[in-house]
Amino acid sequence: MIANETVIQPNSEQGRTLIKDVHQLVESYPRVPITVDCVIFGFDNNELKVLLIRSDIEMYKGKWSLLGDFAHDDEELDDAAYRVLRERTGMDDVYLEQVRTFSKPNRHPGGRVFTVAYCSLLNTEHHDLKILDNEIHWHSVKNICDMAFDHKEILDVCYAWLQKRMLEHPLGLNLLPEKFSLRELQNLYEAILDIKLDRRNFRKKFFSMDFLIDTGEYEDDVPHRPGRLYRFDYNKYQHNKRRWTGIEF
Amino acid sequence: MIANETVIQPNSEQGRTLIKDVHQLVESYPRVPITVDCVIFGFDNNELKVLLIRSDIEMYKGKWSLLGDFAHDDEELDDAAYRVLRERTGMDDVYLEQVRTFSKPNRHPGGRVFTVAYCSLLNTEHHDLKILDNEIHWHSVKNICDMAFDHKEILDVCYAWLQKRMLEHPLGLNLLPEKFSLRELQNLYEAILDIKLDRRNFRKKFFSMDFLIDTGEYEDDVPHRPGRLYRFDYNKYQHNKRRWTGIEF
DNA sequence: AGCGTAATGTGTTATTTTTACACTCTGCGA
DNA sequence: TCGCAGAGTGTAAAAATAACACATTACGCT
Repeated sequence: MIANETVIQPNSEQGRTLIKDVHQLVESYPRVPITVDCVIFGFDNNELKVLLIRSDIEMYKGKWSLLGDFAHDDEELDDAAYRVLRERTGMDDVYLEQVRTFSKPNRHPGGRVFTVAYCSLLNTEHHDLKILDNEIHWHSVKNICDMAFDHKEILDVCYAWLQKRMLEHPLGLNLLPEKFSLRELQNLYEAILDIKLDRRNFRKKFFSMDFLIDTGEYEDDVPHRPGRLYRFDYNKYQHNKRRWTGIEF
Repeated sequence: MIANETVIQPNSEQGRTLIKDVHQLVESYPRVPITVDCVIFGFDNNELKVLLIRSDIEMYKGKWSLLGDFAHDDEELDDAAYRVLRERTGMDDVYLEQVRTFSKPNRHPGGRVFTVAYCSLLNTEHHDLKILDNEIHWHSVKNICDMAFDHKEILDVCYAWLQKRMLEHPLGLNLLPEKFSLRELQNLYEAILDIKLDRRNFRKKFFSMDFLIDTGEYEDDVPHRPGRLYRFDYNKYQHNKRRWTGIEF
């Protein structure tokens, strides 16, 4: 850190100046309001959804907004993101990961505000939205425009992040109920990655990864032959480290 | 955003309250000092290096520190990172990418400071370190301990990030001189990923990716048969998009 | 000049992984 | 009981990866 002149103390022993008063040092730094914005993905009706509210900012009237809040005093960013999630959805044992910090000077009309984007994946069946303020709802990820602030950009970055992450980590299982059919799983991958996959090869792939537990149960309420229901085996999942598989780009 | 009570204005038209004064809203947010810390990797002597200085904080006397600075007023984080890079190395046309924001409440002894970590990769041959303040030097990435603040954790995260990113993107070329031999390239990959690779397969792989230009020139100053020198073809590189290659974890 | 050394450069085969592809089975609902 | 819609299954071809050995070239030393 480059020190403010006022806090440099000479230190003859070292032949250079050392900063003694770290509090004074930090006092000399400019401060910035920090928010977290949560991109909360869900999967419903074979579509990837994201949880949005109506902006409560007059100048963004009618536009959609991510769920966010400023970081409280002495609050760690992860905690702030979990708090937003809890306050809005009632859940706190969900997948959550920091994606990126956005800092464009004019991204917030009220002045300079940095925001840290978090991605969260949760199962829309596991809970109802308790609080329905600001028209909170699951919005189809396709065809979203006209968002408040730079939230469209944040959403795009998080969606791209999700697509990439899905290929290296079975994140998607967080979006499904505890028991799921292979068809549901494939639908999920197809929807998020926006591709078509061969059904047989998809099954082979997942079975070979060997972390699906056959529950012995079957789907219900489907107007055709029910599929088997599987469960994710968190234990076995750990054993699947990969070697250098070559560079991919 | 959850609004502070004082800035909520009733809006009967909508049946809910809208925030009119966004500046007042932002004023109500707590503010946090923000720094950037640059993890500047280089490659020299077949070893991955990182640019470090001695901490100028008295309580961290003797410990190593990443290159960082607070974000100036109205400065975007990317710009701050480039500035740090420029001030310390004289270069600004280098690879730089944001990695993650660190926000643990006690990560800075002087109070709450968030830091945004950036990774940078540059060729140690391309420039000398102009300013040699604070014992700035290239430090071998292995065997670093006793760093100031949480800089060891930041370094570890950035190193892991680099290893992962290397597999999906030819980042490594930023660490090499403009013209390089395949042996140098392989040494780079072996050093960063900490693995041994088959020389023939490595060549085959890179040639098949088809973005190495044979300069026709040869190594110099090697005590054995000189290897050919190649150059990276930025144009051809764009054409190598990949399809769904399956999930890897 | 010649020889040892050390790293360059190259091709083939076996193995594994990925892709492509079609028919039977089962349960539901009409 | 018949039609429908999706479940369930295997094989063969193609592609990618892994393993592996020997001739070549320049340097440096004697």
